[in-house]
Amino acid sequence: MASLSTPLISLPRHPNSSSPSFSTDLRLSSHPALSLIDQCTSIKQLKQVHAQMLRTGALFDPYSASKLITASALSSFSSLDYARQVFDQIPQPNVYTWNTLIRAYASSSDPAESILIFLEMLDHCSECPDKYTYPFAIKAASELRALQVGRGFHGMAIKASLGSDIYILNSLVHFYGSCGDLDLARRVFVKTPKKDVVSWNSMITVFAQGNCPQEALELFKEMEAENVKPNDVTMVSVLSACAKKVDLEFGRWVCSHIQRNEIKENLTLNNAMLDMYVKCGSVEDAKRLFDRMPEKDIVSWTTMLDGYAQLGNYEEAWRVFAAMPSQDIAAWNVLISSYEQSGKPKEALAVFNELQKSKSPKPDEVTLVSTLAACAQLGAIDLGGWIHVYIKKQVMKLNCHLTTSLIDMYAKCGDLDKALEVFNSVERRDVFVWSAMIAGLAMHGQGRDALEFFSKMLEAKVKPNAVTFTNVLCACSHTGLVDEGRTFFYQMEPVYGILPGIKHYACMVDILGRSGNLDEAVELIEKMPIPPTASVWGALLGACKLHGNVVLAEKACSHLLELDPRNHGAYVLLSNIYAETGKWDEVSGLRKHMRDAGIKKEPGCSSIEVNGSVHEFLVGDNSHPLCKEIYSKLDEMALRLKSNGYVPNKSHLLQFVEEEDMKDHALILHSEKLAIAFGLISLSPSQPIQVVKNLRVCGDCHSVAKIISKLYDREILLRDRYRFHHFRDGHCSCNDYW
DNA sequence: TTAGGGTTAG
Repeated sequence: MASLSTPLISLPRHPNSSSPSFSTDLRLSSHPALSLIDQCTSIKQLKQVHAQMLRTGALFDPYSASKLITASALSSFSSLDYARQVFDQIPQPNVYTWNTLIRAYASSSDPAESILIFLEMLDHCSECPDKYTYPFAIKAASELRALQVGRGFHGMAIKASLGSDIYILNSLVHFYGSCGDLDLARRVFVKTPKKDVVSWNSMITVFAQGNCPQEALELFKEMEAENVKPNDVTMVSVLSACAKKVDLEFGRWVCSHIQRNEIKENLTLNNAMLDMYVKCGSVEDAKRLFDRMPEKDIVSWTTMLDGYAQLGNYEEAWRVFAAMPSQDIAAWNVLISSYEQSGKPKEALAVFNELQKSKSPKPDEVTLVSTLAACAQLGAIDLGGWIHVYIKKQVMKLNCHLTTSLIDMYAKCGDLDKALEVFNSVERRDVFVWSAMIAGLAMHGQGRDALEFFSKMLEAKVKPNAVTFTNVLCACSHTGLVDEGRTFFYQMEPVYGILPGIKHYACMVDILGRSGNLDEAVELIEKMPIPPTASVWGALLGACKLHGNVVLAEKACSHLLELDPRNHGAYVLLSNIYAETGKWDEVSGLRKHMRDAGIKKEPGCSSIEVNGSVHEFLVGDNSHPLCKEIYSKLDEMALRLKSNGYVPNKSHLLQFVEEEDMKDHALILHSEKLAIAFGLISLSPSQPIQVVKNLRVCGDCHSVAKIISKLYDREILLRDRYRFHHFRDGHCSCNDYW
């Protein structure tokens, strides 16, 4: 670094360019320094010019000082810390100088600093913020989604008679939109006197990104009607709206419109077109475009990869992955998240392992969110916990996404205390964090606590959304809180402004049906303003099974099968109701129908994680390497159960069994029992046995697990399709209400 | 010498 005592600056020539020689004596005047600033290609060169300017007193000249600030803050080799140091050496910065610093921080990773500098400017600058200052400051507020701060700037701009400056107004449209206040954004837009193309683009973008793609497209048509010529930026947002609306037809029209109107295609626009095709499900269109694109970047490749992965064409997806010039973390994330979201959590974890082995790139928060979701699906708490430690070791900030995923993972893996610990450890809790915690408590049968958290959430002024209410109603359903459930359900729209959706109706039918209020449940279904779906009839059918109501069950089942003719769960439930009530002709009739139609019961499958690896068991499974030991443990269990006076519940035995010859052993061979037996032989007595089952736990297995927990003095945690059962000392946390 | 709007993974 140049020191102030260096008498003459002499820099080496840049090897590959004709960069200027710095062997000029800068003491002669400030002008050569200024022209040299423009030619600097590194921070080192800039520092030398800076040193010289300090010596010549050039920083007293506001124009020269500004040039230096611009180069330090905004050039390709800029460093904000350095820019700030330079700034502090300028005796009297003018508005331009302040603006430059505010601008640089506004688009940096630390936009809050931009706002602090704005406030400093008010105190220390003799001039007021001008028409250039506000767009930068408003941009910083947008980045921070700081609604109140931005509103403050808006008010100040009006007071400074800058209220109709088009640059400021356009920034404000963008700002209100990014804070989620589409209404205010629109109001500013409407009041903008002479809208230019940027005004329209800003408003279209706000709609496209604010989940109002239809409004975005309508505004685009309005823009055309007003004879404002759209440009490439307009088309990017319009394409993004088409993608969100999944409107391939309009998307294709937009692409041809781009060509007809000779809007210059650039990389960003091509990528937006690619994205639209992929989101609208036409990977063929995407491929055709991709092949003719003159320039491709990592976004183009990742979008193609995503296109194949979303369609489940993993062969092609992996081919794209291998062909990409480099695999950045986004590419890995596409694979992990598409596996996770299409119900292939094991494949998701395998990709995560590959990523770990490859050493680079490093997982980012998106990777961890998807991987945690895969762990949650599998109940793989060892890996999930490892990721938690990894986050701490990397000193990654727990943002709300990660917090939500951790809470969800711990809750779904059975460790509610850990989930609560994560919840309590964070300062910021958005609606997703609260909702995940409420869901966690609900699935563990702690309905009253869940409702208490809901109250605390309201106290914390966090607005509940539709998901929150699904979880709250779920809590009521699992704990049998019928009156509370009814109250929340009927408060949703009038008090919280959330229209009950299909999931809320299904939950409510479940609450009412499960508690025996079958008539009220039917009445609710009949009064639904939206057509009931299979899940609503399924909830009613489940309630009928619980209360042995054959007539209503048949009605619910026929509605269900009308909507979803291949719903094996419906057949199994009805068949079991018939079996319990001794209607054997109906049972065999149903089974024949299933056989003829080729509908198979989803096989029960239980998994258990031991020492970080997941073991899976099907009914009567004998494929496990420790099969012999598992079966001798099962025999021992059966003996001990028998000597304790346990009699298997015959009605479960008579229920739906896929293979006839398995009937005799079916009960003792249920997958959850195999998994428990394996847990007993492979885990130490202090470790809880944690089993995840893909279907609802069978009644006999539920009773057996209770007794085993007492006989063997073991804690058993069983997660079924709907909730958790904690077995301890002969009792279950669900209090047999499930 | 300064300004506003755009594409990828949850």
